[in-house]
Amino acid sequence: MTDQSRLLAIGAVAERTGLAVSAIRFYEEVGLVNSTRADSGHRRFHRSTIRRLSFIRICQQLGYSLDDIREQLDVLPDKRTPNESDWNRLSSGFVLDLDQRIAGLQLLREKLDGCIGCGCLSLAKCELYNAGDSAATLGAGPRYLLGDKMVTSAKSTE
Amino acid sequence: MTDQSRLLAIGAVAERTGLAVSAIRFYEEVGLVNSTRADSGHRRFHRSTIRRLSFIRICQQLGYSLDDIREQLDVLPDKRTPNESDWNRLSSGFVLDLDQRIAGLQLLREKLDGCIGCGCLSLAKCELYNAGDSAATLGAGPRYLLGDKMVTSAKSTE
DNA sequence: CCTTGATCTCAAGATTACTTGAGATTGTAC
DNA sequence: GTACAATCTCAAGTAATCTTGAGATCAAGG
Repeated sequence: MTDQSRLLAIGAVAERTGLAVSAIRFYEEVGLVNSTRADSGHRRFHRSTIRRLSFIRICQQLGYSLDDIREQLDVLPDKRTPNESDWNRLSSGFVLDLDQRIAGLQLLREKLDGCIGCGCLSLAKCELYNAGDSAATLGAGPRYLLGDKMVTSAKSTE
Repeated sequence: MTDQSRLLAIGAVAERTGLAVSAIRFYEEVGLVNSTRADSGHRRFHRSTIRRLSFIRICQQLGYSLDDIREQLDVLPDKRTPNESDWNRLSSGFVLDLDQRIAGLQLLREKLDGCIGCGCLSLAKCELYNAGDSAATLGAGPRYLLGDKMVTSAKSTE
């Protein structure tokens, strides 16, 4: 067994990740992280959970839903502690996605610049509108953002 | 008065913007657009509403909340139809904001690349985490995204 | 031992952004 | 003039992401 004394209480995890205790409980409930229990019934988290939660926070700031993130995290091994190459596999997909986003924003910026230059008044018909047109509505609730889904590193371009 | 026959019914606006009729009603309710009424009680929208709604859609895809967007749109004149330079003022702030986002993503990308290279295992303490750390929680509900607020073109850097 | 803080569970509330449904009215094409 | 589509209002529902509250238990210091 792993050294028990190195396991963390939920408050410690909250402090190290900057998340609220309630948020961490919620993330466990929806299966984004897991914990063991002490005899008292208190949750005990493995230290690698901090890394996992940090990843979640970054992804969220990029606009991914928790479902998207869970999908990504599912490539990490369940039984053993994720190692360097596990995390690197995740990160590569991440970089691909970032590149797409950057390219998308740059395109939008150019279009917008063009629009300012030409002063066109029919935004609805101009290129700018069409540039942002692809990622339309995806059901109810808060809308998704730039780009619909995260790029999975394993998936080829088809 | 402006030519009445050029006013649009809500269905026509929906068709031209790709928004649902219910969404347009909702946007009116929360003060993002406004309409006059025909004798029948049916809404009539000015054609410039299409442009306004297009702007809203683009902003949403960039992750702005409707509150953010309303704030931005408030710089447009209420009484007269927004003209070229009105829209250009809006667009300039937009471009500034896009530039910030692009820079932020590029920074994140570099950090991430560095992380892959160094294979560091303490994500919570590494630069990557701190890079995405600024835009933390802002109350309840769905989280905000890259960058907290839209850049207003009028506002100077202070 | 006693107090104080951390933790537990479970239910309910909050926020954003809409959609859906019911029941009524209007507009239009044949 | 009679369908049938479009529109109206108003209330309620949905989805994602958490937070808050109540009431109980656990842990650690004095």
